[in-house]
Amino acid sequence: MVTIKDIARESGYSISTVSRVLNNRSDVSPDAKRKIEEVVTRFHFVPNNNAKQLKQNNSRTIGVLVKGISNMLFANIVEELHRMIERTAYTLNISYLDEDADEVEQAILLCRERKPIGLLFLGGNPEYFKKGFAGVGVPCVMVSNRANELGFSNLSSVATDDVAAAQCAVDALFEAGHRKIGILGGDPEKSYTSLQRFRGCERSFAAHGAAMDAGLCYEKAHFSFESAYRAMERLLTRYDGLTAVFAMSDVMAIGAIRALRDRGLSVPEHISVIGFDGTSLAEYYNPKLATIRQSYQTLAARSIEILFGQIELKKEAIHEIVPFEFASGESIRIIK
Amino acid sequence: MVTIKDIARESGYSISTVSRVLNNRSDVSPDAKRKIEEVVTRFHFVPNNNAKQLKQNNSRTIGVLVKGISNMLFANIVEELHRMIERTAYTLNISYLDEDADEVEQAILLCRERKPIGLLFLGGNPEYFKKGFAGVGVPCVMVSNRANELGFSNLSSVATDDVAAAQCAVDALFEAGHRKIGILGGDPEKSYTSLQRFRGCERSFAAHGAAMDAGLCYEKAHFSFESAYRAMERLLTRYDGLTAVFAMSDVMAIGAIRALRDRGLSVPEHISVIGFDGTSLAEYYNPKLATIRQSYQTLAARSIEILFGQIELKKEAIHEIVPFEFASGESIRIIK
DNA sequence: TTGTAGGCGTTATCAA
DNA sequence: TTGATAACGCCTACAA
Repeated sequence: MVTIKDIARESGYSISTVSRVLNNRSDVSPDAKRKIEEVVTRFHFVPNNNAKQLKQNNSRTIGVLVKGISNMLFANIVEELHRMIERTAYTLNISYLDEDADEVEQAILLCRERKPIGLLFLGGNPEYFKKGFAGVGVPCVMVSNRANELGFSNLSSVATDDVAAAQCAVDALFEAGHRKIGILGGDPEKSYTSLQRFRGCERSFAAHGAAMDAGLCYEKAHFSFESAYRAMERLLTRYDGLTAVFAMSDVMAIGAIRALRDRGLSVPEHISVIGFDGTSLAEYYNPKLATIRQSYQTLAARSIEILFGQIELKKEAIHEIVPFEFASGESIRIIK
Repeated sequence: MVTIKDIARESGYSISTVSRVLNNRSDVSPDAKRKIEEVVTRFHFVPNNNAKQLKQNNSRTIGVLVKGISNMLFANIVEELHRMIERTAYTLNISYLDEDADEVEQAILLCRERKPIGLLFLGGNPEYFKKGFAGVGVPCVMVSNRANELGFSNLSSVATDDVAAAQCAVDALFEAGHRKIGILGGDPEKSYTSLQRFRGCERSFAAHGAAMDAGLCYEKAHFSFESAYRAMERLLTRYDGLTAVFAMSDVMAIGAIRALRDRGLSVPEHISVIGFDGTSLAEYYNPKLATIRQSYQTLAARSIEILFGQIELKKEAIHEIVPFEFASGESIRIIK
């Protein structure tokens, strides 16, 4: 392995001068710079990151904690983050967590082990934050969840207004004439996102003078095809006369639609379905899925910008709401 | 920041003894072990990875180079790798590359910067390997491509027989009575996988006494919804009387189906479609997509096993073929 | 069973 | 503008 020492020896300069060239500092003669650079390329020398980071005690790494491995929106955001970060000096360190895992505990571990300069939470449970976030020292951004009420000075957030967005989704069903509406979502006690969307549903029901009996209409599932498939089956057995379903993610909606079709029910002829997230999947699905479109590009871009703002410009934590959009699709039938 | 020194001071033992406990070595008295562990947990001490890796000059990191960010099969494999690795002492370092990027060049960079103990290539172009792989010193596994002909002693492979699998896919179309068959795939000059599947198509055509005019029936696309959508449009304009399409990935197939539907053509009534990969997407799509199922679990599991075999057991490079399966779906119509 | 000391590859301080 | 040299936190002979 070729080290800075070899470059020093080969170029006739000292280690320090080589180090200066490598970090392009100004106090080096053009001559030295040229010569050293020549040797560096000739030897294909690349600095040892471990040594560098050990010395500087910072890592140019941004930790990303992703809750829920089948979450397409998160997958899209991660892709986008990759794209944005790849031509910079930073690296992403991505950890995938179970939907119900304690992301704050993981974050603390990650910080000690990898010394990231900042953290991005894709999904997160405020309960865990209240309990343990004080132990996280670096700037963080919670993506797709609001964190303003938590009041941590190093925790920003970029989120969709889940209450309003879910309400908008269910409104669309009511407005199409549906009254017997089922809901597929995460466990509101464990997933804050699900809780918020649940509240949005309640508001929509109330606004349309309907009673929302969660025991009847709400079915818990994980954010995956399979889990939603099974949840839809349970809902179907239980809820007589059901005409429409709101699924709290596109992946869930698609799992549900397959369950319906397997029972001989088609969408939207027999049952209308609306999803959530607005991933490209929704657009390419058959029928084109009605959904709430969150802009993953905006979510990704803003979260990085805010994080860098906190890290480099020492800005304060901010809490941003990213607008959502209703995408009509073809999966809702207007009845009556 | 709490270091091993603090633990030593606090516990009354020396740094080495603490280090021994941390690496649970046997030559420590139970007493020391107990005491030191108590201090470790009390101080929430976690070793500094940079220092550790600098010293050991190995990183317990497995580098993963993923070619093509929209490739669902790769996404599934990556998920699976995560799942398998998370409870071990190893970490994954994943880099996403463009479909046409030089993965070997990236691999060399990655090795110098991160010192992975091994590398997994998800997709790869043999040309790049011939050119530069000699510069990669660590054990590697090429996943989903054969690498036996390359003859590198540190390069294994786990792959589907792409020629046979593609042939099987096109055979299914011929056997359903189709003769005017279009093909959507990557650029055979840049993507080895695409080239192999292209050859499989040729064989199928030949076996059914049909001439395969690539200029007419083959349309290039990237492995994404959008790109396949546009490719399908081009194919449709050019190929009169087309009745079936083989797409070299499920994502492509779905992009194509949307393009067909947007032109008022339905699947399989007007045009039959078969995909490739057998991701869960295919199963949940409407219509359920006929496809070639590659077992991403097997691919992931075997690639890790083989890699560890090479790393820890110093085994030789091996080249494995993982069986594929035809999944019939609902997207092929039998004509005549 | 435990401790001492040297070194991993780099950066940074200080002196030349 | 350059060069010695001391850290960074950890592991590991080797010695006790």
